[in-house]
Amino acid sequence: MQIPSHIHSFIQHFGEMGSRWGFNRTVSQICALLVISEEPLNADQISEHLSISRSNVSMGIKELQSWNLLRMISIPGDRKDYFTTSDDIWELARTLIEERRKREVDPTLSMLRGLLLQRDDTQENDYAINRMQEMHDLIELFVSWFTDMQSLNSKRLKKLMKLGSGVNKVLDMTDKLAGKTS
Amino acid sequence: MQIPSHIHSFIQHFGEMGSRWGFNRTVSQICALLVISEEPLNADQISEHLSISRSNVSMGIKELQSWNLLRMISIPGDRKDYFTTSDDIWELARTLIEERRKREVDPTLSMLRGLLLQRDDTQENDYAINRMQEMHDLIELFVSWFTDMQSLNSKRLKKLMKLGSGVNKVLDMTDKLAGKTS
DNA sequence: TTAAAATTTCAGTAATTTCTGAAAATTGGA
DNA sequence: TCCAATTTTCAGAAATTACTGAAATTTTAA
Repeated sequence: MQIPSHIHSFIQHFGEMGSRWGFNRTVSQICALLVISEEPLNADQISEHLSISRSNVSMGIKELQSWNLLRMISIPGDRKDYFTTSDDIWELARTLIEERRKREVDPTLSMLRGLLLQRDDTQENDYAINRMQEMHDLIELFVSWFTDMQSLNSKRLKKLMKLGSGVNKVLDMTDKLAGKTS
Repeated sequence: MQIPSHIHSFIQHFGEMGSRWGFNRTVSQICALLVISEEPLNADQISEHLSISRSNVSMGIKELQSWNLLRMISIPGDRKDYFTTSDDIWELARTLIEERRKREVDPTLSMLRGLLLQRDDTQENDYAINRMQEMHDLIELFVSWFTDMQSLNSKRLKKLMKLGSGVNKVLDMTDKLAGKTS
């Protein structure tokens, strides 16, 4: 199977960036390959395309499944499992952000909540405790906002993002209408 | 120097999470320590607090500086350098997001742009190329939106995030006012 | 129920990343 | 300028993470 050079570069880049995104090289490459493949691929095909062992593909698929990034497909008359990703890039992005939140943010929020609950009276004006409270509140705000945004459909979200800081003007407007409800 | 248990847990947690945030353990711990220390610390103090070698502290500081996360402070009559982070958690979060964008997103945007520019006529209806174009457009939208948000001050941003998907209603309103300018 | 096909697991190895101590380089006061 | 204090660099060691092949397990068609 011939791999066009642009596809090769694309997969190569994912391999190099993978570690910055919380994946290892082969997991990122498997993901990249499935994203730009029109047809679903089976494990042997992935193994061959990327020149990695069959068992490594197996582990990579398991990892990507734990990120909810794969669709498994059965082809009638073929016992092999075929894999692909969502063909909606926005859906992929949402999933990625949501899973990264679970892994990178939620544990820290819990930790902070726990430490803040344990606090005793002698710590009321403790600088460190105040810092933790600020951090907790900021992260909680981020998380609830992201969750809220997840509820919008792709079209709406796209519109909102295109508006960008133009939203600022809208806030001014609502302020005036409401008569500074702050 | 006695370290209260809540501070110890906090630093410990950062150490464990560090690798998910693109840092190594000690870099994350140095950052955590400086965030919850009221007074700036010098390299020897950091080394002692975290039980890591002086040279490791040096490398960690260099790394954090490359992330624009540190302030260096001179204390008159003391030749040592003292370090601290911004005391504004929002500023820290902005910096972190901006630097992660530079490292995790910008290179991919460039790569995609490059591949798409090279495309020739035979690839017009290439599935992979279309996928790359979609991905490019999505990332570009994200990046320009983030950049736009960075221009808002913390207070405004906080307000906007609290509004959350309530913004949706505002969009409906502006739609009506503008007479569907889509 | 059987057995071939397909997948997963896992122990050992390979590769990568992180950390240290020693040495080199830099800094700043006298 | 000198020199002691401080910081940085870097080669090698330690620790961690990723990968492979062989064996075990699971699946499914007959």
